[in-house]
Amino acid sequence: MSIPLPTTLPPQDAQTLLERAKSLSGFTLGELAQRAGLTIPPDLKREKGWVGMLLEVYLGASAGSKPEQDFPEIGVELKTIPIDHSGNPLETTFVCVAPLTGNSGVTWESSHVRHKLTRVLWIPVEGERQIPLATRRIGTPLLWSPNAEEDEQLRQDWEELMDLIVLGKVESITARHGEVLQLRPKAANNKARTEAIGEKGQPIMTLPRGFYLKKSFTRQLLARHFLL
DNA sequence: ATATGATCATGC
DNA sequence: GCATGATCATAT
Repeated sequence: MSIPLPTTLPPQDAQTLLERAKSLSGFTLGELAQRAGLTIPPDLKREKGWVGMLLEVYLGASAGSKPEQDFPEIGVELKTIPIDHSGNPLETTFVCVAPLTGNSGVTWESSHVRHKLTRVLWIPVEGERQIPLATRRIGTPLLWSPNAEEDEQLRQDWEELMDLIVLGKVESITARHGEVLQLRPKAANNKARTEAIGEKGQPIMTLPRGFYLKKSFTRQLLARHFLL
């Protein structure tokens, strides 16, 4: 099997995208980087998004940072997920930045979290730090949509977290809130600030936060696909 | 400052 | 050991 070529155009449909992703499984990050003419960093300490960017190049994701899905034409979001030798996720999964103001009228149905997670192409990649970046292998991709139970779990956590945000309690939220979805910092450093609602309803400046999927949730959705 | 892509690394 | 809070690069 030869190393696939990077794609320029976005796929016409989700199945084509999935097939394209399947053709990458088994190859190493070093092989793909070389074929794409990209230099491979020594590790991910500085370029944390490098793996994700590499796969975007191969799958023809709409380059440039847009506010919505990676493949808006076909309604698919791309997520690489680092896994250990047993296939278990090594990290939580960032979903999107949490809106801390202007939330009147926003519901779960119309939320960015739900929209981003409507359909996700998960691409597992070996992520153990003992494995040199260049020799880490791409795994079997999975095209996933939340089932009724998963949607309900996500909705409950999202509503709990958004209630706290709207009620001016964002600074009392920790990563321990939520069963499957959590709120954590998403910033350059802890000095970064964005507007939010304070305890008494007044505007405050606080650390930007993002929604993340907990490992237990992604572990189960991978299992639901790979061992049933 | 906000958005994209996430992983790092210290405290417990 | 591992989750929480902190952090890194880049583009606009």
